[in-house]
Amino acid sequence: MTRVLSVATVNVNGIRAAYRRGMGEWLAKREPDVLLLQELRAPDETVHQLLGEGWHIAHAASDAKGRAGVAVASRLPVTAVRIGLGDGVTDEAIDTGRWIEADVQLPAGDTVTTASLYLHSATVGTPSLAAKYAYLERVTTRMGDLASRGGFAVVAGDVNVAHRELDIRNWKGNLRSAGFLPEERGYLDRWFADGWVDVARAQAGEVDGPYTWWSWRGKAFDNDAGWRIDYQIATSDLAARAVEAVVDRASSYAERFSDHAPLAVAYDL
Amino acid sequence: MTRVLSVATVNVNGIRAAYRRGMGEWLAKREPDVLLLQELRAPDETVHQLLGEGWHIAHAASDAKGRAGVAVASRLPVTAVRIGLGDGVTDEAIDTGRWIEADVQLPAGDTVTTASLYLHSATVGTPSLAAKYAYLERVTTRMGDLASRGGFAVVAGDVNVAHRELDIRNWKGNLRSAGFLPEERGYLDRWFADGWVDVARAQAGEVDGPYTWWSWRGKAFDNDAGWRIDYQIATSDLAARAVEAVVDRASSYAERFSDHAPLAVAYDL
DNA sequence: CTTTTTAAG
DNA sequence: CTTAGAAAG
Repeated sequence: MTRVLSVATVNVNGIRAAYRRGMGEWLAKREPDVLLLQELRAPDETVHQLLGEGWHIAHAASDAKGRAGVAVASRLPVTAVRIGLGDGVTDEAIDTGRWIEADVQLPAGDTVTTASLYLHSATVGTPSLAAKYAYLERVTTRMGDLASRGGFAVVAGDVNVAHRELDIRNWKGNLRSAGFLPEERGYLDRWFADGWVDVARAQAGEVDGPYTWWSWRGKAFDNDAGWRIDYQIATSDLAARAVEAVVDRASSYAERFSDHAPLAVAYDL
Repeated sequence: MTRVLSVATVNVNGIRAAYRRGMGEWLAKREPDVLLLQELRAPDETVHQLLGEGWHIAHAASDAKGRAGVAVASRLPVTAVRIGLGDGVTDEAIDTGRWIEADVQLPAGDTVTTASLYLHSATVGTPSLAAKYAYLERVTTRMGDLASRGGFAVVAGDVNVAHRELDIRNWKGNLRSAGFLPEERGYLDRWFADGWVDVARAQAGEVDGPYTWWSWRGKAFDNDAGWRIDYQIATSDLAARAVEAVVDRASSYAERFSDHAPLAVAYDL
């Protein structure tokens, strides 16, 4: 880095499959300083092997093999790693591999606290929705703690909630779908009311999208029938330094390495 | 057919995957009159869809979804179909989809009874070996009945036993492996002592192979480290009419549509 | 090392 | 429609 910190987040939907499909080429082109990953669905050794040399890797796999998993990979030194929300809750298998923090040290000496978050997917009418709300509550608590410390922090990843009508193509058809329920969206309202900033939205302005997830099914991708459910949510201090936010949408269905697209933000630090 | 009846047998190891990998091209080239299939691992509708028009299909799926399954597909009329060994034994899921008979009517009026057999794979030290022996015993009984009727009959398929040292490349290393145990090989001895004929061996003479199965692993195929475990076992009347037996070994690992190769026999009737 | 099924997404 | 694990081969 010069004085621009490039932070990219992406739900890889299985890092093994992602590499088979060309994630390595994307990474070589994007060259982020810090890479926040979700849903790696792989053991620690595999993650290290695939990413290769030159990264400081903090990885939290799920207790359920082949599920979830989050990581922070940094080209810059990492001074601390915290796995889980640190709230003393005894996590079920369904709640592991969903939150990891890494404190990244900038050349000038400042620290940026980065968190990779993979919030539950859920289905209305199943217990998964209650688990999602419970985790949203716990994340909200942790974000309150992080915000109160002041300074530079960014929580990035797959929240599995589209915040506003702008953030989902078919919002009318999904008013009763998990991922766009009023109660879910309310959590994001709280975060942003608390001073956290939705960096991609701030950069893009009041426009539709840019979406970050499209179902593999049918023509969802080709029709851009997507959802913006992946975020970089920064403290106001850090968000003030954002100079660009880009969704690396693949040029075709076949070029995708995941059902999610990466969101890369440049921070002028 | 003219007066030559072409009978081909092949363990397809999943007929859906086999078609993806080019089974249709093999079939169009081989053009058998009667096709005996094993390990179709698919529901009846799928089997009919994949084989297409022009076949009389007798299919016995396994009670265990996605396992085993045998079929006879005939271009000639089929006058009777019998599923299972007909011995009144209440088959377990592990013993279904392993034996089907179809009586094929020749243009001149003669009947050839064809049976497609998929014998259990087994592992020494597990209950699967006992199940294999039990089924070998029951098959032996049914073959005795078929032989006593006289006339033309052929039992073809994957016996999962190599008969003699000629029939397995690394026979020394497999003397204690399921598939080459003395007790298993003894059943084949009994069949051939009873008048049944190993047609491919009779045609090939006392040579190594030709093998019909190679593990997907390592370089087993490229090194021809195979096993001859697929047979056409004919009554002496029918075996006397055999004029050619060919194993359609693929030209490369990538060209295979199954881990087994087809065995095609031409009978002059 | 491959096949299908399963649960999850 | 895809991912990874499971059980079987």
